[in-house]
Amino acid sequence: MTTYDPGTIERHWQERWEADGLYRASVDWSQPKHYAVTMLPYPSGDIHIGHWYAMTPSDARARFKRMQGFNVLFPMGFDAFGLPAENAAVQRNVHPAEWTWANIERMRSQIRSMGCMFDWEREMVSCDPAYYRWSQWFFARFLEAGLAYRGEALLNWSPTLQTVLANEQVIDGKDERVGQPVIQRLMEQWFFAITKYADELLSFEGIDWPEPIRAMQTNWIGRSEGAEVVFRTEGGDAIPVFTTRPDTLWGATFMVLAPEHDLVGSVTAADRRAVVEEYQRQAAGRSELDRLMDDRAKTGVDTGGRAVNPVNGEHIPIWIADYVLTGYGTGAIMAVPAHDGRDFAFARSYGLPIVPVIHPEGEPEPTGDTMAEAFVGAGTMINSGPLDGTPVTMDKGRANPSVAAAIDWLQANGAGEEAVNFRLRDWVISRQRFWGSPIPVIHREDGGIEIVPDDELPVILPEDLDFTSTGSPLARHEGFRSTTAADGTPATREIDTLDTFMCSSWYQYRYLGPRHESAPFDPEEAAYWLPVDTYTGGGEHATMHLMYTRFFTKAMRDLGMFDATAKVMVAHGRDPDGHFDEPMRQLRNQGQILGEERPGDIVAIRGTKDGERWVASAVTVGGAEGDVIGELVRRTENILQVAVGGSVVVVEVPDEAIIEIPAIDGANDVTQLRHHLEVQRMSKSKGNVVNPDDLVNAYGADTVRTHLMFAFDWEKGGPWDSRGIVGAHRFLRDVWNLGTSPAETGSGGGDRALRRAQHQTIARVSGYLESFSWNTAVAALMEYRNTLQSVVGKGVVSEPAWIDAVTTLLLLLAPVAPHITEELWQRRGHQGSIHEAAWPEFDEEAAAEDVITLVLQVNGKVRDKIEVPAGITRAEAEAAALASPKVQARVGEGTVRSVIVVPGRLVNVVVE
RNA sequence: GCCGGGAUGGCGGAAUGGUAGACGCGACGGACUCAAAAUCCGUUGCCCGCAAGGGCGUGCGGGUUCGAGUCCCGCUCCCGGUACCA
Repeated sequence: MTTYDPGTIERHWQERWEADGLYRASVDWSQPKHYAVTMLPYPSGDIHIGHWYAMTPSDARARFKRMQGFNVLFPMGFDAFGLPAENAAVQRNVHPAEWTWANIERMRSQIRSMGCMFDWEREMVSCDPAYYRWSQWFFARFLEAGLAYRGEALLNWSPTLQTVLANEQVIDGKDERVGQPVIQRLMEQWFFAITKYADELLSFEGIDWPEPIRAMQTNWIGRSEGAEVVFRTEGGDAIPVFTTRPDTLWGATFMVLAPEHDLVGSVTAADRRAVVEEYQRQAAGRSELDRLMDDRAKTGVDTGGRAVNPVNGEHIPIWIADYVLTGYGTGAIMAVPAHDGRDFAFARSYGLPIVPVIHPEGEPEPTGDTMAEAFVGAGTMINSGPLDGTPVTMDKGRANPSVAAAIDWLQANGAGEEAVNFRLRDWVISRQRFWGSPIPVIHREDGGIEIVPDDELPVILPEDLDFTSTGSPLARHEGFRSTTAADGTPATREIDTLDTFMCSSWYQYRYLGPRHESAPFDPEEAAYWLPVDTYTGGGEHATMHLMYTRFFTKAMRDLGMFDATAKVMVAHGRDPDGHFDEPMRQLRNQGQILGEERPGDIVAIRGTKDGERWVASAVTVGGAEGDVIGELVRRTENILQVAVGGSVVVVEVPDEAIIEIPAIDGANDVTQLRHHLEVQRMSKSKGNVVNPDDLVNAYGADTVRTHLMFAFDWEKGGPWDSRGIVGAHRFLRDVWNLGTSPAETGSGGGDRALRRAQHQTIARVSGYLESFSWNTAVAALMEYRNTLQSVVGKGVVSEPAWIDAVTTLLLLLAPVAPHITEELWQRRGHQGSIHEAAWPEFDEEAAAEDVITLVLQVNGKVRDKIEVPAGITRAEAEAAALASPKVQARVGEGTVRSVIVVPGRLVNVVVE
């Protein structure tokens, strides 16, 4: 008998599969298809354990589907534009393309070591001109269709660096490079009109997506129903406002405009101008950090202007305040302090009037002076003229009778209209970056904009960029920037590039014809493969990638980009209806693998004893001298629990205590202390990264795959445990030994039981793989391993039964551990690859038990368990239960009131 | 605050309203070994008991049910998302 040597067999089979083209997928209308996609990685340089965790179970599912008889397409690619490549370019003066392609090369071979069935001939790389040509083409089509447009957006602008920064490049209101302040500035940008699809994106009909993702997208879109009401300034300018509570209009005692609102200048009284402009300046300079620090204390200034409330003609003051956002609704609100918490706080701070218009149920009528807080509950309308007496409920929109009545009144009196507002903003797709797809437009001298003609696509990124100075290298590159318009006049190219999320919004289509020349994808391929049947990846993409790709698909559908595909479908007798509304039918998200749990810091504490607890004056990590020395086992706020010997000492750490953590520079605080079992994300700086290559070298890819599928609840993830992996390795070694041991040639007396276990395992594993329940699938296979080990060498099973049982083990394990099963498959004399073999068929009769354990309960508590024939009747089961001495002992003097029989499971005797 | 998810042995985790803790890790005891590793056998939710056996037990408090980890009501805590959203 040979020993299991994963290194050799894995290398051998990966090369062999590659040479045989085992995983090439091609259209075959005679077979059912399964299109599985797992999110493409960013080529950061190294594959980490998270990639394995996401990709290898997805691979197992694709393999399972293939063995079930589906023609499976499972492609892979790279999301290759992005900031890290720019940073590398700036730091090392290498071209981002060079850096990126080198990383891709490296990561490809690492991904290959996983042994996945990726069809590499369909690989797409988003920074390849052959790919981004089509990203540009999509932009052009969207622009023509009015789905792309130019508008203004607030961006993080660094006056020092003269550049726009991404949110992650801004730390504490300052840029990460030189630490100078960053301000919010309105700038011209390219947008995609995703809000046109807001309503359609709220519907998840016909797709199987996880509830958390649906909820996040729904929240993100943020649909709210109400009315748009037009207030007028005393000068006659219209100030439309959106409100979800038009029923409280009679209680509007002032208005608030966003500081950036267009009308601020014209409504401001002469004597208020200086104060107002000062406030506007301050608001523009406020960073994210300031806003958070302020903890929603409301500030604002009176413009001195007044507006007319359209429902009662009252003249009310107009203020500006930064709690009103320019980007939401109309950038102006009517303030109803009696029934809105923010307006209430603002009114109280600045002494503005408060007029209640809802009389709370079962309470005395409130007055503006007596209210302690805004009232937002149910009641009856008051002080509201024609609407007085209308009931107010907690319902939203027209479902609330008071809101419905108010909308009707507004429409009848021409003061406003029913309206729906969304939180979702249009998608800003331009980036002030150079490592992204160029946007295919040119700016004419006369200010006009031209789309680059299709036959000139792609607009290629230049090779000879200078990354060393500040600002955009594309802007400085004359050869790129200067061009001519269609009429020959001088023009400049757009120097912004496309958001990388745009490139990843349509990549699942490029796999369907990666070298197709006349369209972004091949309709012949798309007709067969679309839509994606299963999509797997991280849930962190809920509101970005996963929403953008839905939008993209819907837009493509509406622009007729699937028309040719639909024709091919019809020609093959497939109804295209509903196939282009959503990109992915089924979505599943894996969780995240976190760093391994580690011991807490060893701390030395100086301090004084105050009763049972200590009060620290100094805490030193790794210190050797102090009043209390031990391992930090828990920290809650500033209370430490320190294990000293066998007991736990409680230590309070006041603010003035000195904390010293040698590993962390600068002044330390109590929250930086690391306590026992604390789990953190993996990162190089924390030193808790698990390197999959090391694991593959030590145990083999099959073991890593099996362990990752076994040791976690896949959708939840959790901390890595370096000890547990040996369980998966022992399991595969046992499989190896079973697969290479001589066949049993026993009596056959154990055949029936073995065959039963075999078919029960087939049913379980099939169900678990279908439902992404990897851990229970592997557990079922381990149980089956235990069963096989319990009969091997005992001489109780016949040769055919044994061979059949081992064959089934290999087939069921093949999706999880593809190499070892392939090797054993060949060694055992099978023809062809195990990965092309048919999934074992389940035989219900073979799986049936003939003896079952009947659980006997008395008043719902288990009192006995007896073995009975599986075919036992209800009456027999009842009789057997009542005959049990243990049941009889419990029944005792009592009266049996009823007996509940659950066939095949239990009998519950109910005693008085 | 709002939305979503969760809480089960020392740990990861199993359980269509019907035997709670499958499977694995770890730990403990034993075998093999000069020894260690590896391997094999056994034990392993907690409490009482020499044992037979008994009691308790799925974050907390109620409820529905013959029967609740699972369903309902009310909480607590943890994780994720989001947040002056009018």
